[in-house]
Amino acid sequence: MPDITDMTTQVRTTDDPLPSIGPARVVDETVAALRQAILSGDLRPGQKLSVPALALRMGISRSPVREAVLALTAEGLAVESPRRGVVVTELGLKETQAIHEARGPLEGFAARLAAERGPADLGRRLDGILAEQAEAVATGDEDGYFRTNAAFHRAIAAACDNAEVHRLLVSLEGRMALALRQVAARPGHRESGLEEHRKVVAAIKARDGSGAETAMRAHLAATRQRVVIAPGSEDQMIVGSSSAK
Amino acid sequence: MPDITDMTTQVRTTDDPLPSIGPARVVDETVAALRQAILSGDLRPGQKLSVPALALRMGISRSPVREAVLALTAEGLAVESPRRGVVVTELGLKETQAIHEARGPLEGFAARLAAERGPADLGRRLDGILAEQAEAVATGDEDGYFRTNAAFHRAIAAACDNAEVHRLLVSLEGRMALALRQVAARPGHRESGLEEHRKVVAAIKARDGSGAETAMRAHLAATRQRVVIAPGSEDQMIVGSSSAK
DNA sequence: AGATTACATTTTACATGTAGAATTGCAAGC
DNA sequence: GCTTGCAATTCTACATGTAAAATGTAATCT
Repeated sequence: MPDITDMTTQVRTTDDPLPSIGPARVVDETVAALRQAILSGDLRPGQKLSVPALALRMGISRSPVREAVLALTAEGLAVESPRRGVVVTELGLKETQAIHEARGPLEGFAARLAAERGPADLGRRLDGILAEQAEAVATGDEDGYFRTNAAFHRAIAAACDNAEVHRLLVSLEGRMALALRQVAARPGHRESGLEEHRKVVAAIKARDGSGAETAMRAHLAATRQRVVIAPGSEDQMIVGSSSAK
Repeated sequence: MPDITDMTTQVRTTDDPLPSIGPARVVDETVAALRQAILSGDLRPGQKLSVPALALRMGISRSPVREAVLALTAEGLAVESPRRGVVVTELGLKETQAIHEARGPLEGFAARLAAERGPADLGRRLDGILAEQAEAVATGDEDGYFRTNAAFHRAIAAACDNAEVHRLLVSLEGRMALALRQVAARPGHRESGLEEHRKVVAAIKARDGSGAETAMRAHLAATRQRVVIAPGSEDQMIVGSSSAK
């Protein structure tokens, strides 16, 4: 648990609102815990998020749980039906495809911007991430691949120097991660993914905006293709009831 | 350990979850009221959203207000600082630019998809919207222009047959509207906007995906340009304190 | 048996209570 | 005059109460 550090009563010459130290809020920890539970599959798609039940299990009151559940809903990791409650988001094949399709132009654009106006050390940082990823791929560390993959895309999103693009990509992260769980097992996908990541980095290092955009879109399109034929995911797929309007 | 599991054992001739009638929830009405207040300028950027104060003023308890304020925060219309409270989002010039820049690839893509696989009656509907917009432009109806502009972009976002792109654009709507308030007064902007809208519709009707994307991106780029030299907006601009990192 | 209805339980949605942090107002000091 | 210190106040964050709605379950009727 985080220790409530000293409230530095320093005088602060700048009128900066505040350094704003540690969260220490129960809500934040609850959001983190629930997000983790959803992304790890601990809470399965379609499962109900009962506020009283969760509060009881976590030993806290209903208020922060309610707020956390709503936050997850805003993140797209859960869906609310008024008077019905909230359930973990179920992503069908169509939705998973849509997510990857949406990522294309957005993240392609981010890659372009990162290449054109990203910080000088971006290439080096991406290299570091990919080195870690290569390690994960070599040892078959599925979880490590996930983490480095997220770090890779996050680094580019953060480096594009456009807060709005960054915002949008962050708001996609959760659903992307949820969608990715369905292709994780595909043999060779990690190797291919790493290879595609390398092409993106090469273009970024060369400050080639168009090339970076193209490489990123190719990577996402390929990922989407790998989703289509993902094997053994029938049981993970939702039943798709009442989908088509 | 909650055994909350499958609830699909229901037979229900119609597998529709529920017609789900009227909202009637105080939260929803509060969200709508606050959103309206923010977008209409009733609540100004930077203004604090005090939960007790709002609850008192609206004659309801703090719970729904708290939830509503958090919902607005998730929408990007307000920002929260832990233990500090929530204030209405302030959009500086840089952020406004970033929003328009981000819209480019996303909405351009949506226009492409709408042209390629949108419903048959889309062209007709867009014509209807633009007819209304032409009326608004002719009569100098600022508010009417706003409404039809939103309707135009919303129609394309909805027609692209990609729920995720739609989601992202919806999540941008509020901030877009906030940003647009800063260029509204620019002379000629409505006429130009309408003209650009027409080009997008022409491409969509011709089922020309590339053309639609190009036209939409051109429209958004032009809008962004109009923001840059927007006159008389200095007093609307934020003070920009502690912005640059 | 199968469908239906009545009852028990759970849960949502809103209301209210409260400790402690943050902000504000104001007066004393440099 | 402008800061500085402190009290008073306000607000956030979490906890808890509760009516009405939704859900689950058992009893009842056809």
